[in-house]
Amino acid sequence: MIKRTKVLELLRAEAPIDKILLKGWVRTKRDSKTFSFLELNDGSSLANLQVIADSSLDNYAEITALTTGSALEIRGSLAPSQGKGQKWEVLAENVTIVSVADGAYPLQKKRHTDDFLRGIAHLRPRTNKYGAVFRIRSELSFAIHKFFRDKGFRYLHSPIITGSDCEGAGDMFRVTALNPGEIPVSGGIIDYSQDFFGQEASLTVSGQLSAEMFALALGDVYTFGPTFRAENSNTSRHVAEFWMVEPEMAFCDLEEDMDLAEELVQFLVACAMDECMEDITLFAKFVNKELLTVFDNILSSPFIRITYEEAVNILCKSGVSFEFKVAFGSDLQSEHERYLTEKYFKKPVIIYNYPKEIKPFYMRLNNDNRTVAAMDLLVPGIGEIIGGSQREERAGTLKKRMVEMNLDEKKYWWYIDSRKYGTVPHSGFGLGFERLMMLVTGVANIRDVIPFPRTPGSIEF
RNA sequence: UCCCCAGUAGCUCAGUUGGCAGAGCGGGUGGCUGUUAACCACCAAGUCCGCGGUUCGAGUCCGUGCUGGGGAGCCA
Repeated sequence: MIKRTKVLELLRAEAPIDKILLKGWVRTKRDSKTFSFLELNDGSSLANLQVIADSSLDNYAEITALTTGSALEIRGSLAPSQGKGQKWEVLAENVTIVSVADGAYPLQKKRHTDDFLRGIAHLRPRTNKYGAVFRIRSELSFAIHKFFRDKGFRYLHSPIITGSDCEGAGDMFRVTALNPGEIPVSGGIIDYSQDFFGQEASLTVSGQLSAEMFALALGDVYTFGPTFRAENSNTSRHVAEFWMVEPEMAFCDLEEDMDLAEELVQFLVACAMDECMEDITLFAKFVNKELLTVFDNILSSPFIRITYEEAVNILCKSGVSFEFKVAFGSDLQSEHERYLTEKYFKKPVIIYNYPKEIKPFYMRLNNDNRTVAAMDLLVPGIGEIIGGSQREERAGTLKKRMVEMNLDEKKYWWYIDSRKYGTVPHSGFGLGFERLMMLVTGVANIRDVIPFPRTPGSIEF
């Protein structure tokens, strides 16, 4: 019995092969009286493999009736192609029809809109573009683990269900085992003591607080998993369920944090070029013609690093009339970030030392007493891709900040506890994995780089 | 959530001043060719997003709802 060979391997063959077994789906077919050309794809590569089915095959009538999307098993040989356009082709000795796709198969031999494909998200990975997206997504996932593992980081599985009612950002999805028809209410308030956990629970918006606890034990850790935001945001950069990479490092200050963020992004871009160049070429050709220039821009030189105050000064002196006014103390708006990354520097920019008022309680207060050791990495075209900070490791300052921001100390007893027993400077950041995917593929809508996107009003698949 | 735009055949789209519903691709049938998103001929295919209105007459104009997209806010 012959072992199945994948298209990718056959396309890379260096010599003809006598006996092969190939399994895959028909992407397109061109046939005649004497023979039929079948383009077979099995997902292993962007390119198809051309199969020649001769009319002498006993099921030739059925072969010419095959539709796009039909599944086949081909037995035959790999031979140099007589035609132009490909090195190898398969001469079929036997074509077994595994199944015939219905004529209504919606994927055609032409370009479809992303909008239409989103409506058939269960079929879109069968297209060239989405096949490429999800091959790259897989490669980059492994690359993230490789990057951290090679640096001695430990991979942490932070919990998905959390009892912390304020992990930092965004509205949360509630998790309950209560029956919607019979929710216990006492005094007009839902009695969560009768719920599964005996208190309110939610889906996590960040693994950071857990990661901090483990960084203070294992040294350098990272999480890489799904996070959830119940924000009603309808943009091309937001989804309700997305994947985040969150390294957290003990004995690490903001500058080292920025170094790691920059190194990680550069590593992942380089990795995409090394491992997925065939797929990247498709994006550079059809999705974003500037893609390779963008890569070069990321890899060729260090990122720009400026303080928030410097950013504000540049914006004020720009002479551009922004819709939102720029002043120290107000958060930078999309238009401001765009100006800095796309017009002024034309490069990735890290902005750090933000005013304390616009950042969460856990960021370390700087000596000026008015800024915190926060940093955001902004890239042209996408905006914020990473947000991070050095954490407040001083118990006293941390408590003071929590009071300022009206947070209940009691609920964070374990977090504050970590500052009592051998506290050390530590830092970390969060990288939005889908935003990285947008950067690497040039795909403009976040819904098109995640298998089944969850957005307000949409959970069909 | 706010602002703007769009919705016509399975898909991508055209449809003039309000006057017979169209093309290419896909599907079916036949032909032809070492073909490359093959090619040629013929055939089938429509709740013009839903509801209401104006009009002799609405795909077209008005109102409203739904869905999608772009931008904003929030953020990753």
